[in-house]
Amino acid sequence: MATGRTHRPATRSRGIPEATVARLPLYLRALTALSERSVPTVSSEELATAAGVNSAKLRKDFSYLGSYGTRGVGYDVEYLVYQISRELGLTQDWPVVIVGIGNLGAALANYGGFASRGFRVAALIDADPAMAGKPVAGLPVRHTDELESIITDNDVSIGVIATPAGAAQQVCDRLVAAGVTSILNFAPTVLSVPEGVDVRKVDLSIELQILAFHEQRKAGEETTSAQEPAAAVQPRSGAAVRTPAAGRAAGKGPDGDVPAVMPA
Amino acid sequence: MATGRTHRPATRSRGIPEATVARLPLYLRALTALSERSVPTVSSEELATAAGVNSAKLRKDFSYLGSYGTRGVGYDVEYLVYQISRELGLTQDWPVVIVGIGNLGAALANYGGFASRGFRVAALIDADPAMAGKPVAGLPVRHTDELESIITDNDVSIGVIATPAGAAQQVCDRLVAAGVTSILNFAPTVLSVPEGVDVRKVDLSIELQILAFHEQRKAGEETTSAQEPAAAVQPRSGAAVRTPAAGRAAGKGPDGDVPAVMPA
DNA sequence: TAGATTGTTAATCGATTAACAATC
DNA sequence: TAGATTGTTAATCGATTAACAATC
Repeated sequence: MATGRTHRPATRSRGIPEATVARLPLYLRALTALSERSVPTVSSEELATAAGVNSAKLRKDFSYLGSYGTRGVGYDVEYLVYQISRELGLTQDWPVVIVGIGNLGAALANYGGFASRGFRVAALIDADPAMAGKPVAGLPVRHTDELESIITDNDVSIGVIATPAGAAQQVCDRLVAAGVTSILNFAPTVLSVPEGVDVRKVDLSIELQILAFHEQRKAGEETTSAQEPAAAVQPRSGAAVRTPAAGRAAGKGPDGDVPAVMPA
Repeated sequence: MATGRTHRPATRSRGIPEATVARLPLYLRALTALSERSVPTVSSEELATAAGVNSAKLRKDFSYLGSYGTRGVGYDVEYLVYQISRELGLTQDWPVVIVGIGNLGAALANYGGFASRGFRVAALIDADPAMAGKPVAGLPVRHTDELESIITDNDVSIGVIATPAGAAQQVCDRLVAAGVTSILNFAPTVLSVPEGVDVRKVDLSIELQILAFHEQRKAGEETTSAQEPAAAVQPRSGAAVRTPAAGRAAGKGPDGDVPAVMPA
């Protein structure tokens, strides 16, 4: 029972660091914009600024791909677009399925950024029989019953899960059993997948919580950190210390946003 | 002209590492699930499994918060829920605005995970006059003209941008000018913000591209990496090397998904 | 007490960055 | 050639992990 990992330990084969892989799409996007403006070459400094990183990092990243620049000149935009696309595997077509066609699933289906990068939405799948046949983003929604045949018939290896949290693991299991080996998970749950299956997760709530942390620090600085936790006080006791705030934060409300935890 | 950074250099004040901060919401979610099942205590091993990390990392993370566990026993679930909530700033209310009420914006507005964690959707804002007044997730959509007054009146410090890429920077500028200091950006653009403003970004396409990279490697391994880039060959030349694939990958299509790049 | 589990140490690993020699 | 800019080195920094003493 392998626990869902967000990314692989490290990319051993020919060894491009994971951090570098995660930035390649940023470079690609900036380069694509330059390409559309017919800019022929770009320096590491310019491209780094456009991508929001510093130039040393960019050059180091590119050094893992090969020597694609020209000293004294910079990088050929079109050539680099191709090299990065190839490295990312975007020069081939990736059929994907989206499971769970609620608000988010529909948003994903309509998202234009997929098609232009080699991702083709092979099917939209939902468990609600009332949804079946309804067109979303120009595609008829298919029922979950067809999941396995859709995967097989279209050689789908990438699945997107946009279901409620409660259904995510089950959907994941079916996707994996049918042959999917990469999963992008929008459900707020930790997915368990077998070895060899990659899971990446996007969690809207987590991102906001991280922002809230920093926001709180900012507010604290203004007032010279008056309500600092006071780490020295050590408010330990033993039994359950429950406060009104804890009750709220525990989210007893109708959330439906809780992973199916299974402690050993 | 500060380039948009995804996260701060490091959290100096009282020094909780950024990597730890990013995991606190995972722990909180797992703990909330345990709390709902009325589990009184949990060991680092159990909680780590539920959160999808290893126990050494979890204990190290918690050590930055203080000594909240009991040796030989584990952690009190309710107490830890409260401590982490407080550390993340979730024991207070954070009014947020969502700008751009398309598919994605509507999905975010309907997302249940916000309210239960101290985030309150203060307003939904869209530039389309036809949307104004329409109810989405129980709230009437407000027009962009009202953006500044909404921010001020509701003391909003966190903004969510779900507009098309082309509008994102402008919306960002207005949010910041009106007093927002944390931004969650769903538009596929690098945002420029002044010092002191935090930007986190969620990019659906980037996540898929990272998956494609690993997926390609998997496929390559099966066939003993027959189509490996051949780093030794160095296919350098100088002028624009354009291939059919590069043209496609450059995304000349009707994408609308390109950041407004501004090279120095 | 004996068993269990935390909190911390220290070693290791990976990522970032500045600086500069190589070279177009 | 002189100027510009890459590709790489080496130092630094931050994150992860295993191991275990402290202690409930």
